[in-house]
Amino acid sequence: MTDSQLLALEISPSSGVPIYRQLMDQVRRMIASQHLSPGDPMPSVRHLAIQLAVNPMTISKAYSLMEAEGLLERQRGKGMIVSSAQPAQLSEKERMGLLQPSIDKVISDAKQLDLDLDQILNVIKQQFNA
Amino acid sequence: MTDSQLLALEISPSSGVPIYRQLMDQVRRMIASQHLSPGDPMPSVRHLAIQLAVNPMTISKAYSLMEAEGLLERQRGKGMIVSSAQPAQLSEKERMGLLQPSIDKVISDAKQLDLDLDQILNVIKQQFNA
DNA sequence: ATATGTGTATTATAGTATTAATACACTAGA
DNA sequence: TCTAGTGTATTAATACTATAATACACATAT
Repeated sequence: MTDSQLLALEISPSSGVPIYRQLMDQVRRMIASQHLSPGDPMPSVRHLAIQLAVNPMTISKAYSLMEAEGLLERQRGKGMIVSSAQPAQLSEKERMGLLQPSIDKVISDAKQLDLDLDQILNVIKQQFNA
Repeated sequence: MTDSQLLALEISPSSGVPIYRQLMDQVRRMIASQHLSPGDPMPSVRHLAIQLAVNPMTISKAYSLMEAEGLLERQRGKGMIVSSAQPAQLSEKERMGLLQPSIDKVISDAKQLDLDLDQILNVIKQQFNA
């Protein structure tokens, strides 16, 4: 029972985005921001599968793809850890780039909903530290 | 060649979200904000399929589902129009509710990326009217 | 040695999403 | 009537996603 099982990983079953992709996106961001650091253990396939109520092979698929990307390393018989060969902490600018797709969607949605910029900013401000 | 063909509908093939769902979400928002009003004609299945470079049946599926929801009406031999039986213009509060999922994602992503609230607000401010 | 915990492979099933080619019934205008 | 434009139905094929049940090879600690 390490804290690796308490990783703030969540999935939205109704979003339409495949589960394994939701997981990969989140881990990518947590590594980019060093919420996950080289050497940190990942939750085991079985534990995470139970936590998220999905099939273990779905977790395994996400892990395998992230290993192929160099994000994670496999330690036989033990588990997955964050790869030691990570690039240096991304700059704020680079991390902002990773946030861009979500920002694009908020702006696009807001315009289609004819919402006011200031109201949106206020809502974000309120909810950010809630 | 009516302006209905110039509707600002876009899809992101890489997002993982099914095309027909991306379309439905956008039309829903545009109706909620009266960017589309009762009686407005929708682009024809074939034109929109060409514009978005997808199969006509994918558009037809989205239209059929929206007809079942009461968002659109079918006029035989002519085309689809925005249903005349739309509820009144949604309040700002209600439209804000429709924006919430996108806001949730920005906040969640931003935290995982360890980004600063003020920077995010500035970026949104800059890009909103760009 | 044994038990427990890793990730993975295998096989099968099911549902969903998308494309393709063709045909049909309907409407509107020339 | 003819033509072009609607949405839709049909059939087929392909790919992706997720689940299920089982088994294997490996590591660690008892």
